[in-house]
Amino acid sequence: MTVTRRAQKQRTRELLLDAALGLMDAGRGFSSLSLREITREAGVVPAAFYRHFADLDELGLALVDACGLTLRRLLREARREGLPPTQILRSSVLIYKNYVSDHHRHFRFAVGARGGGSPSIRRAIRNEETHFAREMAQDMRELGLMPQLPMETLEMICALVVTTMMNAATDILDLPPGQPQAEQEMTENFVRQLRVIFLGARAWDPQQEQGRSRADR
Amino acid sequence: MTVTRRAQKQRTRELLLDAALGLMDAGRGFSSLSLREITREAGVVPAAFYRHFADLDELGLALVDACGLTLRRLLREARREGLPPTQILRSSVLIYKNYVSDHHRHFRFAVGARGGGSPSIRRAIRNEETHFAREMAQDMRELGLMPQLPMETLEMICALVVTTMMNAATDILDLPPGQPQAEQEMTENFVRQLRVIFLGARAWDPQQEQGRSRADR
DNA sequence: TGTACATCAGTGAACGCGCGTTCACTGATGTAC
DNA sequence: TGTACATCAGTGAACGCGCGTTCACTGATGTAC
Repeated sequence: MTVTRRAQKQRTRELLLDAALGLMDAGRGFSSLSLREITREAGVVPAAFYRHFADLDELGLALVDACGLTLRRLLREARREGLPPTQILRSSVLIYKNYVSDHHRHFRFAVGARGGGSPSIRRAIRNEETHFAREMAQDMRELGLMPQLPMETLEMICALVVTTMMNAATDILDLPPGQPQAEQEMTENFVRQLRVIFLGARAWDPQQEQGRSRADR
Repeated sequence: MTVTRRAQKQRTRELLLDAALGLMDAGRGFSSLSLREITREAGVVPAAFYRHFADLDELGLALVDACGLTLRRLLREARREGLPPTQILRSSVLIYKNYVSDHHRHFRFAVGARGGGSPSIRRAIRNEETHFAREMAQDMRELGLMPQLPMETLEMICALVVTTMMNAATDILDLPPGQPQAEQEMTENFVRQLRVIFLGARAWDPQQEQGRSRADR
């Protein structure tokens, strides 16, 4: 059986990744975790760590990969469901809220590492965000939304949407439980911010490239 | 002389704060700094730390205060200068870019702590951002910009602007030096994102509260 | 102004602890024949 | 299928190190008279 040993190794690897995510549940940042803590949480001896990663940074990059996958799955689900044309913003926001709660560990890590992590991890997360924004722009194009905008502009706008989403993710994760009013307020604010962005996108004049003087080109 | 001893204490306190900021110059997050490292960098014995702060968290909160001050000074300068009515976005962005570079340590800390820090520090930074957004809305009101919008909506929009600014700060800080093309691109993107937001703000209809069905209220 | 005492910012040594990394090892899984 | 050997994921002990915190101290600054 060629598969069993590999499978066991893969299982331990995932125990390590899960242990790291679990330790961050309490609100601690990835960069404050120690190798020994993680192996202890994973139920494995410290030296075993090195069978899987050269150092903590490498484990962090593996977590970034997992988060990227989670993000892409979000888009795929949205694509499959096909949102109602009315109330599209509000229902997207509700879906997103659930998705963030369901994958709170990935979002907690991503939001934290995006500002605080080591430079290489930070770069990797930002990379995932860029890909996500690009894919979102592609989807919108295919759905025939904002057809008047050139692809480049659409990507710029989606990047803005992604920033707003990641910011909202922090708000969602930090929501005190059992306070439906605060939750309602946060949701409403998020919906309105997205509405401002899409109103702006609709008003954008692709011919004029507003405010840019001729001398600029 | 009542002043001298106090002044000396204040000086050491600032040495500690500066040491912490300096150690983050290399891109490390605040939560990975150690007390001993900081006192070493400040040229003081570890035990001396306790004359100024109970623990690292307290020092972090002092840094948040300093960052809040830096943010408020930015608004004050913008207010004083009185931006040109044409190209107002572009020139604001250029001023902001310089300001972030000039205060890169404060912005590096703020951007990092906003996602990664301990919960209390994170909350404090977000608090500063909220105040900043509120003050910005107040300023816009006084300048007669977007007079059709209710104050609450203006604050929501300014919060979106602040998020976008903090995000851009990361980009500004991570810019590889000596690459004027990448810098130009980043600036252009930032200007366009703000333009989308303000186009959206202008298009916002305060009467209708768009997309909200009657049943929602 | 001069003197005697109080305050307290910063010192230096010590402590026990968890850290990252190394190493030779064990024993179950996998391979060759 | 059965046997003999190879692989290698995980073990357990050991190392030297920097950590946070404590403590009694020193000596310059500050205060009372």
